[in-house]
Amino acid sequence: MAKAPPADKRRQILDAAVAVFARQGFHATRVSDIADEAGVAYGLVYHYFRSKDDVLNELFVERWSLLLAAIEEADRAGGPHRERLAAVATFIVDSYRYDPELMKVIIVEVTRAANSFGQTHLVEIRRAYESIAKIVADGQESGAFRNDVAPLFASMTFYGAVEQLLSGWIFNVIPTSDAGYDEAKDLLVTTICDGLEPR
Amino acid sequence: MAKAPPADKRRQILDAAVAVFARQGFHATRVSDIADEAGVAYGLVYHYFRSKDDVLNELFVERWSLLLAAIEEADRAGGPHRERLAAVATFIVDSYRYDPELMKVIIVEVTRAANSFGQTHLVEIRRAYESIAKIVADGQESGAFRNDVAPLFASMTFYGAVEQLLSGWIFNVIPTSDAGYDEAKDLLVTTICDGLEPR
Amino acid sequence: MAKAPPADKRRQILDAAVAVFARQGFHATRVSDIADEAGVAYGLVYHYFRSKDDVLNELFVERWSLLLAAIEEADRAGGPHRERLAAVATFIVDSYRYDPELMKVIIVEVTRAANSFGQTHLVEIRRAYESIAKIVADGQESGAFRNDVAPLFASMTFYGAVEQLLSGWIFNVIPTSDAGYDEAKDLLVTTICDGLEPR
Amino acid sequence: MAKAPPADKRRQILDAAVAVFARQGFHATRVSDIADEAGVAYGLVYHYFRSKDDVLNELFVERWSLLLAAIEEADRAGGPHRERLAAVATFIVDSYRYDPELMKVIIVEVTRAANSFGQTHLVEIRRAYESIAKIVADGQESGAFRNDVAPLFASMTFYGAVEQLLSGWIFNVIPTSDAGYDEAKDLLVTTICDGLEPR
DNA sequence: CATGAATGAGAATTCATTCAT
DNA sequence: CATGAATGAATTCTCATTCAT
Repeated sequence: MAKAPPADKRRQILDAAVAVFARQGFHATRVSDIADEAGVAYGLVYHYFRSKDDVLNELFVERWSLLLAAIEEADRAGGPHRERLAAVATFIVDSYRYDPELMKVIIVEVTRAANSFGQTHLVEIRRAYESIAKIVADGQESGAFRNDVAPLFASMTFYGAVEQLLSGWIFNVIPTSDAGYDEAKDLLVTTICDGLEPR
Repeated sequence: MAKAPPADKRRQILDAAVAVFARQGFHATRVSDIADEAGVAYGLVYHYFRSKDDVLNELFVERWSLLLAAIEEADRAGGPHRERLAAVATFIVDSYRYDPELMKVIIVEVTRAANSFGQTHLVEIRRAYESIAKIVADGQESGAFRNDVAPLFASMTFYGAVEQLLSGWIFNVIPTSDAGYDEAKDLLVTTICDGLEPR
Repeated sequence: MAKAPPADKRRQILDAAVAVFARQGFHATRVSDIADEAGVAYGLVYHYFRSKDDVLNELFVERWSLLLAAIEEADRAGGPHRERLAAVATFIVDSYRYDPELMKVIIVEVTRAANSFGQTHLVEIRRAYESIAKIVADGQESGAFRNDVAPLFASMTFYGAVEQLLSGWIFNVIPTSDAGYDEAKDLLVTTICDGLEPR
Repeated sequence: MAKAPPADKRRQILDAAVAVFARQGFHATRVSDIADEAGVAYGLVYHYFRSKDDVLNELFVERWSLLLAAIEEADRAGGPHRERLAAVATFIVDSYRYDPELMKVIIVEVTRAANSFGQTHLVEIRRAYESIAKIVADGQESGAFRNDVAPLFASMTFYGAVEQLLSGWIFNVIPTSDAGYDEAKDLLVTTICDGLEPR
């Protein structure tokens, strides 16, 4: 007979951390807030994690590795280069759609927090830029994209636009709706690619 | 008759704040760090500013109002809509070129720090997005830009790309050079507009 | 038939405690350090001992009772009083020679730690002073020792000198060698009994 | 006109620290205990000292440098070598007589706390041993002391005896009285220089 | 016996801000 | 204007101890 599912307090703590980080921001949340949200004792957070920082790092690494895999997969899968970029945009937008709190935390507290965790994870973040740049470079080689824009430059433009989009949603600068997510993604790709493609 | 210019300790403090915020980040700098950098006693910071936050706010507001004016001026000045966006990009890129520390602080600590000062200044930040959106909307009306992209959406894409570019420079993800600044700005406009313009 | 000797985890824990207490000091060692050193789960420490303090107490009492017995035996055995003191010195020096870590712990963490365990075991420690004092008193009665020094006072002088000697070895203030141990003990007795000035 | 005497909160804090360290022991006293005893705000302790450790270090260094000076002065002053040792003993005993709390703290928390501050100040402590050893060595050269005891060894014996004496007073193992202090010092010198056995 | 997850009290330290001089 | 001593709230992290399995 199957054992009762283990409480998996570690996961509980991570999930709770997402909720409170999203609500209050990393700096404003005390470790006790995480513990309270998770319904566990204070010290248990330190049983599973070295520090408060470590909790956020774990959250970031977990998610970012999926993004890196998705980008690399999009490239490896082949197909029209515009579709490859679309796949990347889709992955990111869907990540937000299905877990907006987590993506909010990752973008606000890591990716765009260049003086704190952004610095710590610069290598991994840069790797995303470079993987996207590779898609662009491939597209240029095959003639799908114009040649006069440096791949890394185009990658930054693309990624910056996507992230700005999520930021807009996160902070209610632009409205969201389920239909909107897909439309937004399409528009984004259209905007960027119709510029990238040769005339 | 004008008095001899006072040492203007207030300005000294603001400038010192830019330097240390850029170096250490806002959270990691103590009021005494600012005072040390400025060469004044740290009580003096409180003579001129209500709080540490207030110093950053002042820095942001000072600069951001220039940006808002520049965007609005770019629009008011008329001319091809593509050139209006180029003027905006030029202003931002030049702001960075001539005072990279200040722009670093503004972007890292305010514009992209959505859980702290970004929240506080959301209204002003949003106003920039909207002013850029207005340029796009005007362009659409005049037929210079395609109609199927919401102006605010296009604005976010454009601004996101510009900011990502600066971030790349700030954190050495992409190399910088004086020639590079102008070229980058051109490429950015090309990338975005050749996608925005009707075929 | 005798059972195979049990692993005797209790002893393992005590021995491990000696090693880590000697290395890091009592305050700086966590219960988990003891358990790690002993190769057991740290809950087991609490199976055998009431608390971390209790482990040190056990170590001290075990060893100190031997010392008390040795002092009392040295007196009971009779013989020249100078030899009785020599026997005490020999026992203490040999205790260090054969288990320096244990003696280090006892001296550093109990005997000379007057604000913590020294307080707790003051009665037993004082008993050692008094037993040595009794040897002196006997010696005075028999004319072997001068009468103008209070026995307890002389005892403190003697014990203080011995302990200082061990401390010197423990902290490498004075060099050690096997020959040195015996010589040191002899010199100590000579110094105390004959004095520094030539006869 | 002279200003009102400055409150000298720094001194107040040091004095308060002596009192609470002596009463409760270093480990058991919280920084707030020191502040309360001194009648100042919590944070002021950190205004004047880097840490709680730093407070004790200051106390030790202040006092120990006086001891070192006294030993060296005793030697430099010349006179019978026995008197030189007596001068050292007098200085130490009087230090205790006039400020028993401070000496308690220094002995209990530094000099005999070999796993914590004793380690930190080993160099200075050793220097005292060596300065006393120098007196002994001089005495041997001049024929005042026997030659078969290594100077450092004799120094350790002497110092150990003195410290044990203070410890006895501190922890009420041996009774104290003003007359007792001088007598004790004399007996100590007698014991070490003449020996326990009658001449 | 043995394990190590879970608990939570406790303490040091930081630093923005106030205010007397 | 200018100084920096004084304040004290706020929070992280440690670790002895308990206890369910």
